[in-house]
Amino acid sequence: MASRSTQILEAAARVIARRGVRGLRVEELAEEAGVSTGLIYYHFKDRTGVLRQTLEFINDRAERYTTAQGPDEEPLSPREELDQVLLLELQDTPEVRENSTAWGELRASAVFDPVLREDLARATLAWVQEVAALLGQVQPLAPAAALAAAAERLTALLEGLSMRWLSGGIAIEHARALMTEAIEVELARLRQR
Amino acid sequence: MASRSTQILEAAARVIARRGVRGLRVEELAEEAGVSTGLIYYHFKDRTGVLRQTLEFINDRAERYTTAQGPDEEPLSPREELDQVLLLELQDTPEVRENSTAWGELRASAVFDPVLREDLARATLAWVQEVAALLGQVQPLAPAAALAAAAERLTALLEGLSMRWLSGGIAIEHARALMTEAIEVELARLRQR
DNA sequence: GTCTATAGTTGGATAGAC
DNA sequence: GTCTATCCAACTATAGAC
Repeated sequence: MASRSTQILEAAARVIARRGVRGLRVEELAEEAGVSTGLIYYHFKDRTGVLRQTLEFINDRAERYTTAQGPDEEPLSPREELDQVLLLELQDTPEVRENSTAWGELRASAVFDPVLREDLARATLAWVQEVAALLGQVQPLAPAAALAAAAERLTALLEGLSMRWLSGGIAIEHARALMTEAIEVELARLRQR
Repeated sequence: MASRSTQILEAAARVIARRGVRGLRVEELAEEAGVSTGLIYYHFKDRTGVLRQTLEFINDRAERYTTAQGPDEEPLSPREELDQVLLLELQDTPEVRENSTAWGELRASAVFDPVLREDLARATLAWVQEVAALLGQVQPLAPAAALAAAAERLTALLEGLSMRWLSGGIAIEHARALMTEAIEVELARLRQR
């Protein structure tokens, strides 16, 4: 089932989480994947090719765990779903850590790499709109512009908190607490107007 | 006045803004500073040493332009000062761009480089405390814990917005508007309790 | 203090056997 | 498809002259 390519990409995600995009060495990747360096160049054009495909791989995976919903579970309320979407990225599990790290690396790299900007902007926009829609379900009377602004702040805050967590500045529980309160603060604001 | 070390650090800030921490090559730095690579190793222990001192340099410089106050200007109100501190980092001037870019890079690098973490954590803490103190001056009745949490959110949000701006996701004016509103939202929250 | 020249390493990439 | 062996470029860092 898990093809060789997939196996290498999974390993790449782990190595990136450990060393960063720039710290990914083909040799270390080979070892992590349990294959030779030669095989990596057989399956991918070059190191950059591995990187690009890994970021794609990671993005697909994030979509899966954010949206995941067991078949016979209660459907979530909009408020619960909102918490889900914003708090699921702040969990200390290997998969989330890998994804968040890679996302942060992608964001940071995009500052210097125009090629990455486009993909990133598109993904960010979709994410902001998703959060804005959820906010709108919780506070249906709030104007669209206010919802959009709140969504942008909440997602940007999440990125900021995520980086602080990953760079060892704050504990994960603390990051979660700050995020939870931010949601409340923004919702209170939307309610008020 | 500007010593050789300072000259190199200024060049380092420019190179980092252009190529990122990951892209900083000692040789390119030497060229940018108009000196030889050998001289860099004379003034700094190694590449990481340059990076660390650049972080410090950037931090000092940010403090200067954040705190800058002409000799015969009206002293700022706490609220104005708060806006200053949080909005000055969102300006499209070469100096601020350099600082913000370098800060983002250092934050991203710290995820993988334990050496940078300590410095970064210290600088972040000082910054958060400064903002918390200003918030306390605006809302003297708010409990210390609430002030600290608000300060952490505002500074983390600033980092998030700054990255989006630098990576081309949003326009600078929009980032500023979002930040301004965030300050209001947090102050409203502190007032309420 | 500063430069030039170069040593020493790391790591991406390829060739060729199996 | 996969591995082993190896080449070669890119970089960091040092030695030694001035």
